Amino acid sequence: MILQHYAPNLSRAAVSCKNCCLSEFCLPTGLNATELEQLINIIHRSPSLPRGKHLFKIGDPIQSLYAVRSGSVKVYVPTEPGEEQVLGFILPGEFLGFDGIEAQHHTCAAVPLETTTVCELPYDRLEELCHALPAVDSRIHKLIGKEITGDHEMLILLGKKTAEERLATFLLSLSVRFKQRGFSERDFNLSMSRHEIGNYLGLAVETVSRIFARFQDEGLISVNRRYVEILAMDELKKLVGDCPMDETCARVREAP
Amino acid sequence: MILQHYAPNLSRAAVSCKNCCLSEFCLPTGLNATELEQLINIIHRSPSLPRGKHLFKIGDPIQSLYAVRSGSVKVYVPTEPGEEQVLGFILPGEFLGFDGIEAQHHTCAAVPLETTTVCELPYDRLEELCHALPAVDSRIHKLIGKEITGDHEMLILLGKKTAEERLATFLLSLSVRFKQRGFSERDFNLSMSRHEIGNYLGLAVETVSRIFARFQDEGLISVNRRYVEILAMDELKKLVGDCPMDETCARVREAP
DNA sequence: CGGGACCTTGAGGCTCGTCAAAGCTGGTGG
DNA sequence: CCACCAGCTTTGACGAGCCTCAAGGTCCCG
Repeated sequence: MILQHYAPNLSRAAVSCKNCCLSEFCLPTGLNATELEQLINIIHRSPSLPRGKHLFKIGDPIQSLYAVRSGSVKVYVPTEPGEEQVLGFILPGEFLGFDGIEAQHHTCAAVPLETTTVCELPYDRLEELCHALPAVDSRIHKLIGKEITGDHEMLILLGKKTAEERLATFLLSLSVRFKQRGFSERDFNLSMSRHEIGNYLGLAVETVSRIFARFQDEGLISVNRRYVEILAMDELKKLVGDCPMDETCARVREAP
Repeated sequence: MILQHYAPNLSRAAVSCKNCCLSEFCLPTGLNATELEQLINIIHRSPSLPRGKHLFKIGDPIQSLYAVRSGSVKVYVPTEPGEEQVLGFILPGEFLGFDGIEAQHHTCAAVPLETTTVCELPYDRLEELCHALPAVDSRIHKLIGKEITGDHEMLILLGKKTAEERLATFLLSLSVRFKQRGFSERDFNLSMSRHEIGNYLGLAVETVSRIFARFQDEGLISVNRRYVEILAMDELKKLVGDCPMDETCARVREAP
């Protein structure tokens, strides 16, 4: 077994397969023991990657789908020289690398924000497996769908929401995702800078900083540098309105 | 053969398979005649749909992937009651319905902006075909990748660009897409209202209107209601900068 | 202890949204 | 054929929200 870690100093506890998105991916949807083993066999566990060491850059040939095991990864597109647009932050138990499905090359870049470990699923072997095991195939489709839905929610955020709503949405999204993965939903450390948050949310750094301060004044949260504590979850949710980032939008079904 | 049309009064000329995205999808990537026929057999050509008659609404069960044959379709998410966020406009030869891949239900809605015909590819039969024919599978993956890349470009637009840049990007995107499909790249009719354009680009109607006027004053375009003529393509392109909407971003490959 | 990266805070200005009103267009009905 | 209305579009005036610029503070690292 290759479960032992190369990294003695993980910045977060490694996620066991139980808490990890991969568990849904591996275990549940009707795989028997041998099939499960087939899947596990193609997964390559990376040694720990230091902050700043890219998983891939724009233009790199497609190799693998990645699942973050511990740490966190920033996904972004370089725009003007020295500039970038942050597309997302990937937390433990989440996937990245779908941008490559189309072409031979990545259309964005991914870099750890802190010491990070990932699981690699080589695309060629994954594809074979998708053909052999419908359950794997459908899991991949689910993940892709989530990717698209997530992008759509982000478009709503950037198209319609005010700065306050954006930041509240961002904080609640982190809270929900941490909770799902067994971390605290009420307090956590941000692995990204104010600058990166602003970039992601379409705001200037100063605006992010000011709104953090405002939220703190209003007793919604307590912030100390990168440590955030949510004091009034309900108030924060009120700010967001409907369409929070990480739940599917309300399923309003009209009669035809 | 079911090639005959039910719609005598198409608002645009129907796109023949040659100019249609479907051609790439059907013909090229190593399908022989019988395989090709298999694919064509699952495609259901719709009668013409009038403006406003939804293809699907949010919450509807997933049925099919759609390709627009003639006309145009607006894809959007209802947000607050009476409000919406437009996610995109689908032109002849383009696909929609990928939002459903994840769940059993659509996460957005699609409605024709004018009289429209589409080709339907039922997901269940398409899936079978994907398993049988790798070429079909890979084509689908390409389309999904395009969907994701397109969303990313939209995030950049909403996160970084000014109103002028957004509208210029929008016009050039239409121009490129019309050209690819054999229509004029220099003049065309918009099938969407100013309101819908503004919604899509994260701008107020009035702003859209003003910038159309400004572009006209500057001699970049000529606008008459929904008829747009591009007079200075190069100037317009200068406004956009890099990362135009419908070409993959420049593939900057850094040495490691 | 000093330098650099990051964060905060303040002042001012610009872009764009809001509100209001009027023009245009197409459709309907007298 | 014209009058009228609804919906879309345009234009203007105003103000708010957020960005830019600038300066000072804090933390971390060597």
